[in-house]
Amino acid sequence: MGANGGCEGEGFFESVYDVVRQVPRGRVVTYGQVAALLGMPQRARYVGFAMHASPGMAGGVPCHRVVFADGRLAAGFAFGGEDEQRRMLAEEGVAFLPSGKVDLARCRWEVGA
DNA sequence: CTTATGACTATGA
DNA sequence: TTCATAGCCATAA
Repeated sequence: MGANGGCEGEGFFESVYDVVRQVPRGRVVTYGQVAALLGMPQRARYVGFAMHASPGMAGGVPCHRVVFADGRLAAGFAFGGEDEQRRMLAEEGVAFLPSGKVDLARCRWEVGA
């Protein structure tokens, strides 16, 4: 990067992966929360973009633990649909609501927890 | 400068 | 409840 100097862009993605990587099993985080931890509460969209570009579990980034602010999952962009995603989370011990959403009230992970 | 787009979020009908 | 719209900010054309 020397001559380039613009390697900070990668830092953003790396930071996102680093945060998601810290999410323990049976816990989830929202896009906005990850963005807030990075100091950019308004850039939740970029967090999602980072997930899209993330290596996934192969890179140690459990993107399936990243959900919407209402506990919903990304449909059509994740591993095979919300249904498959929901099953994976349930396997990890994540609690779900009757509506099919993640129980953020119980499974929301945060720094220091 | 204006538009368009985006794994988002909040609000209103 | 779901759907639609607006707001958010960065980047590109």
